[in-house]
Amino acid sequence: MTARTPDSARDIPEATVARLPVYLRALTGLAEGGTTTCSSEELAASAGVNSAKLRKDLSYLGSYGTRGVGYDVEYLRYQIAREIGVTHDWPVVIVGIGNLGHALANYSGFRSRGFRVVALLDADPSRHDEVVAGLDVRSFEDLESIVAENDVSIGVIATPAVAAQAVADRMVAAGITSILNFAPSVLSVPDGVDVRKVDLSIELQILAYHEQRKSVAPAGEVSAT
Amino acid sequence: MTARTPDSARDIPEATVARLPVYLRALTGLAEGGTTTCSSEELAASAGVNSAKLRKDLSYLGSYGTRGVGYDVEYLRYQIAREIGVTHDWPVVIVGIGNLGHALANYSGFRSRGFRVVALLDADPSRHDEVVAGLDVRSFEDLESIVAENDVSIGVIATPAVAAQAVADRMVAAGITSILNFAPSVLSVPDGVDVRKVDLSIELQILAYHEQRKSVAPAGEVSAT
DNA sequence: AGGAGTTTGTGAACGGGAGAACAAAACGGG
DNA sequence: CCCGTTTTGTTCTCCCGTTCACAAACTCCT
Ligand SMILES: NC(=O)c1ccc[n+]([C@@H]2O[C@H](COP(=O)([O-])OP(=O)(O)OC[C@H]3O[C@@H](n4cnc5c(N)ncnc54)[C@H](O)[C@@H]3O)[C@@H](O)[C@H]2O)c1
Ligand SMILES: NC(=O)c1ccc[n+]([C@@H]2O[C@H](COP(=O)([O-])OP(=O)(O)OC[C@H]3O[C@@H](n4cnc5c(N)ncnc54)[C@H](O)[C@@H]3O)[C@@H](O)[C@H]2O)c1
Repeated sequence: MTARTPDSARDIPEATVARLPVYLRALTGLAEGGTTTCSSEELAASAGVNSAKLRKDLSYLGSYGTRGVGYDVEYLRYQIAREIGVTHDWPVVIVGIGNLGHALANYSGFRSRGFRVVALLDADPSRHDEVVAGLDVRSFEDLESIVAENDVSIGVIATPAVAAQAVADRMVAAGITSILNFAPSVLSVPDGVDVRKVDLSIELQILAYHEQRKSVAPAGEVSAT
Repeated sequence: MTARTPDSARDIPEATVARLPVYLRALTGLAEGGTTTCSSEELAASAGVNSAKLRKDLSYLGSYGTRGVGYDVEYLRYQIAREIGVTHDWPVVIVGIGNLGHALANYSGFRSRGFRVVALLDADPSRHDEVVAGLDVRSFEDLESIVAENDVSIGVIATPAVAAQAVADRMVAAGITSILNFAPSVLSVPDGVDVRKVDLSIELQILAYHEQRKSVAPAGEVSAT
């Protein structure tokens, strides 16, 4: 009874948070296909997960389904979007407009999924002439003013690894509290700042590990040495 | 029953496998800095993990440290590389040479971390003239022969989401058994084929979720300071 | 040579997440 | 109005991963 939790303060398990965006995408796909209602089984199939897991995940948000019927696609989609916080766009700055930065800047998926790139920054003056995806590449020195003016809280780092920590420090000082890091380096940031990393090499190395095992131990048994 | 586990087939927990590449990178950094020996504490700090976790992870590989001393950087580096399977390069093909594909093709971190891009493929004939990072962009039709000739087992998908499943099917048919997917779509593949996905939007949405809570949640918690 | 000081490797406790299974709720048909 | 069918929401159990804590093993200094 005292356990009456205010709607906004339920805490959702991290593993569930990581899957909500997948459900959101699956629902968008269903909606575009004309589906207006779906069962947990169908949605789970679209999202590539177990249906029991899906239902449990959704139960953390509340009771948005109807027993015997299923979920209203549009309604559930909105509820998840609201829970994640992507009912309105988040302003984002990208720092490091090299190979990867260009690709990110040109990525249309940003806009359609709750984010809006407000600035592209690079330390190299020779890049400042360029216009990428309709935005000027600006000096890294402008970081603070851009963050302040646009109320930016999310930053993306696409610089070489050696520069990543310095860029992160500067972002944090400017008021950014969430960082997505593409550089292969470990960032240290104060409490209250979230960092997530995307590391291509690590993903490939994990695949390599399993690949190596496939050829060594397909089914049969083995020989040491 | 068949529970006989050969020495060489120790199975390493998935969570540990995912961290080995991080340790490898940290060790490379230490070696470049001239360090020849390090303690679990130092290495853990470089890799951004808890030292107990590091020691437990390494214990799955064997006993490569010396009590009272620590680990020989070069020796441990080699042992981890061997375990992951990156003592020799793995050939890789990239399919979909658009914004992202270009960045990947130009990424030098591939080569230095155990991978070699052997071919760039795209379905769009107008791309076939192009040379990216010293490689011709070739027709997707050449997939089978390239995979066969170079003994490729790892493929990277950087096509639009709608094409991803078809590309994956074709890769699997050609003999590829590990796929790294950048397209935001759920791939279904036969048993024995590994798929890992890298999804930028999901990472940002996870950040957005926590970001939203930061601004809403300070109530009910011991705040102050 | 022996003892003090380090640091590894691991056993054990703990917490969180995955999946199976089921009771409660809604619908429809007669 | 009642009963069978469908599908959700939740409970329970098991497993994996994290962390603590400590004995074993090695070095170095006296
Ligand atoms: N290219 C890829 O496909 C790829 C894949 C995975 C990871 N990465 C990583 O992403 C990062 C960027 O890769 P890239 O290929 O785009 O490199 P790049 O060299 O092409 O681009 C880096 C850009 O960062 C800018 N920069 C350097 N220092 C800066 C600073 N202090 N402040 C602001 N900008 C600065 C440079 O001027 C350059 O434009 C690297 O860390 C790389 O390891 C790249
Ligand atoms: N650009 C980014 O930063 C970014 C970030 C995250 C995810 N992604 C995802 O990566 C994928 C590629 O993004 P992009 O920006 O490079 O798109 P893009 O449109 O620039 O490039 C896609 C390329 O794939 C080729 N292609 C299409 N169908 C093909 C097929 N059946 N076989 C072979 N090639 C085919 C196209 O000719 C094109 O060259 C998309 O799924 C996108 O959602 C991109």
